Amino acid sequence: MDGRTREGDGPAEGERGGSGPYEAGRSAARAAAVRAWQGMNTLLMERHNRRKTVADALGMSFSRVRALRRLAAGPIPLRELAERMGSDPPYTTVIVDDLVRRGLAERVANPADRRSKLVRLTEEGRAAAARATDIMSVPPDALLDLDPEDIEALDRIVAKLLR
Amino acid sequence: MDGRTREGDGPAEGERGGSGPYEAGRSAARAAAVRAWQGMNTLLMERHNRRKTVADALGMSFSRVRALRRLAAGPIPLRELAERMGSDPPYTTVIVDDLVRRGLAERVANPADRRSKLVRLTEEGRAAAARATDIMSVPPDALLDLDPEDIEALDRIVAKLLR
DNA sequence: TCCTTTAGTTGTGTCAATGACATTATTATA
DNA sequence: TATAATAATGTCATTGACACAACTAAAGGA
Repeated sequence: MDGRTREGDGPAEGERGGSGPYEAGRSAARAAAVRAWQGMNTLLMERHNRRKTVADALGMSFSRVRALRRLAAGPIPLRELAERMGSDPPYTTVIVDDLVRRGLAERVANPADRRSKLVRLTEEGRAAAARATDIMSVPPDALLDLDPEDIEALDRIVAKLLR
Repeated sequence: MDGRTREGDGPAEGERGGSGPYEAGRSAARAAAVRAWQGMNTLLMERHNRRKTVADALGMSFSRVRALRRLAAGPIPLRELAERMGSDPPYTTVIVDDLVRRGLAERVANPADRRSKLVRLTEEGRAAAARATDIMSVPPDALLDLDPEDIEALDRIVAKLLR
């Protein structure tokens, strides 16, 4: 908490309705934040949703693509893959089965625990994951056409948001 | 790949390896654009994907929520709703049926074309759409915690991207 | 050793969504 | 007017996403 919260907690001295310059600034910032957030949603979810594009390009459903990209970082037990993807183990088994059938992944023994198996991408699997990332990483034209300063600013702010 | 690619592939006349200050600036901007785009995707698709939240809150699948929000702008023929949502007419019928069953929408005659029907939200439908928008509009804490200048910048840039 | 826990799999079922196709009402057109 | 096109709907098969129960094999503790 920062100390300023104190002043903002209620209507300050002599304020009608608690909307002094500070409050006004805060709510303006909040409004801008909401607008920006809605805008990003529109942009990413409606205008440039790449799910279908990647899925079509790789000839597999998007859940497989997600798994591929997770696994690109390195082999992990199926259990962990399930957790990271937010799906349950049985469904994760289905996904991994599919990837194995396609020759994109393989199950290897986990020396640390013989109950579990590590899911590891094959060479082709890594290539497919890279292809997926390539497709999804292409920014929309509107973004590429921004002034360099705007692009830098966006890059910087987004990095902050991800921290 | 052979080593000559360097000389042969780039822009021709007067370029030494195609990487003058201008080119360098462009590619730096492009790299930043890709980074920003990837970051926004991570942020919106993985960390703060509100689909499940809204769907749970409204007790309906996300496709219904999308339809609700589309219809909030005003009554449109089912055909148009289908196009805007990228689904086919039969499935759109199913969705509208569902909304009607819930008392959130109704089909009214289209004076312009008696073959078609306008899908219009009821008062409750409008309320539900508003609720959905409210939920989805709440920015993540990281965004609210940004400096006001960053928020303003983000808002401005996103607005540009949407133009 | 017995008992409990955990990782993975199999089996089953539900819901969401698409595509093919037929039907009916209503327009638009030759 | 006969005919073609269109809007909405209904039917059916299929695919994908995903959850839950039950089961097997392997750890690991008492």
